[in-house]
Amino acid sequence: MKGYDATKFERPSVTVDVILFTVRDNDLKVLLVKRNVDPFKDMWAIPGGFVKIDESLEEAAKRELLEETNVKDVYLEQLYTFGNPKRDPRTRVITVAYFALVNSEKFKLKASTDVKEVNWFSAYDLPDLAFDHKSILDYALKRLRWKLEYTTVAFSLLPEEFTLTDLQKIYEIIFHKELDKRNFRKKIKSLGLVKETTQFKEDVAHRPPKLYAKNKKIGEIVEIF
Amino acid sequence: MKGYDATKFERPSVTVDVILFTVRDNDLKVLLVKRNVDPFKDMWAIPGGFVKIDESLEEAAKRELLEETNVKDVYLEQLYTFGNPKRDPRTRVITVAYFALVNSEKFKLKASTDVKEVNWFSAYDLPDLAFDHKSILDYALKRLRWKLEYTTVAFSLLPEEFTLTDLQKIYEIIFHKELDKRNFRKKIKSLGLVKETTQFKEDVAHRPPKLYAKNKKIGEIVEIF
DNA sequence: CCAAAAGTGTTAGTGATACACCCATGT
DNA sequence: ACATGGGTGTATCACTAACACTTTTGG
Repeated sequence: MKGYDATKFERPSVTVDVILFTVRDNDLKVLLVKRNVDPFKDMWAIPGGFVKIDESLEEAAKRELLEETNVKDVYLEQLYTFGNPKRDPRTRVITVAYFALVNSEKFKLKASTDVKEVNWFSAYDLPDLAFDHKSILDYALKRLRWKLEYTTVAFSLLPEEFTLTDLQKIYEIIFHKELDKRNFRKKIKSLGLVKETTQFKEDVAHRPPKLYAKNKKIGEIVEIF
Repeated sequence: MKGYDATKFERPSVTVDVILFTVRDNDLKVLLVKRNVDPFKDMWAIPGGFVKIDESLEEAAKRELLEETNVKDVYLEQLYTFGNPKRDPRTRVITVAYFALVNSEKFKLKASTDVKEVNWFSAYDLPDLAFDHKSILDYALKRLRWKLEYTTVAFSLLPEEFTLTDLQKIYEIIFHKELDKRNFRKKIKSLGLVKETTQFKEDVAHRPPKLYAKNKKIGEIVEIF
């Protein structure tokens, strides 16, 4: 800016990385890809790629996500921009990290699009990661917890219809602690975030739980816990 | 990443912009600079500049701030990265915005370092701004309010010794609403964020208020209101 | 003695937490 | 009939919000 010609500076590369979380099998999962090029060949990494010169950062994030997972309509928000000059050993790469939430029923991973592997890993039991991706993931996990406390993003991890226990499990898995069932239901109902359906979940070996649907209020920021 | 050569992509320019807030004269102020080059020549803008190839983003932000204001030791945090391809009419520029808080007694603006003017503006009465700087500033103001609610950053707007009324004014000015004096003091004291000194503020045309100092606890995140 | 801000407690209401038993279904 | 999770209410405690008068100084 001011006095300089924007074209004459030595420019860093800019990538987006997307930390995609889901809750499945009673566990918090993160999507990782296996690198098939150096540096860090054969290590697991957060999916991402270069920002094209004419696309916005969010477009780039959505595009990468679609390429890796074939999902649209995820909850997506910018997480943080990591710019340590040494974070990529080859050249200066600044990465804008996004974090995303999906209900994993919504889609199936592409059966390995490129040569590389794609897989879900437990956020609580991760392999070694390429670059500074471990610290990016740690940061994403903090942000996820924070968001769950102060907003209604948890609902983006659920299908259209769900039981209150499903919802409670989301919180328990991500906060890594148990919550009181009665207080939880009282809170959720008093906030008016859900509406009853007339449906019940079937084929369960116990009293069938009522199914609920998301209410419009979701999306507004509401303090939850 | 993966399969591509990082050096062969067309690269955007990357800048940092720093939104520096202070509270003075019973008002919330933002530091702006007047541009002396196109585009947007002679318009006011958020101070910032290009990231050098071997410095981190935070280093770049600190450097820019020092160049503009000759202040060190400000509260500084990354705000958001703006990357709309059209935000700079010349070329693709991605900007990593930081927001910063200072106690304005701590320093004096350099008497116009470069050719350009530097000045404080009321956050509630801004001139037209260059680029997308108006929306960056709006976003910064939201973040500032959020931070004041959930953390103790307000203290970084105060000198070493201050009265509880000084502190309350910070909140009132930034939230743009009045707070109850007794409840406010009760809250601050119960959180143990301040310690009494034996000093009183002098030369005031009323009962002299006691001066307080910051306690170590500040810096931990504490929910305030 | 007047103006101006400092300083100080109590009450009522609201929301958070802790806690235990009966119910409906599948096997 | 047993196992499994579903579903419900009450009492206590802590925090929030509303509110008015006396004190100390300078002018």
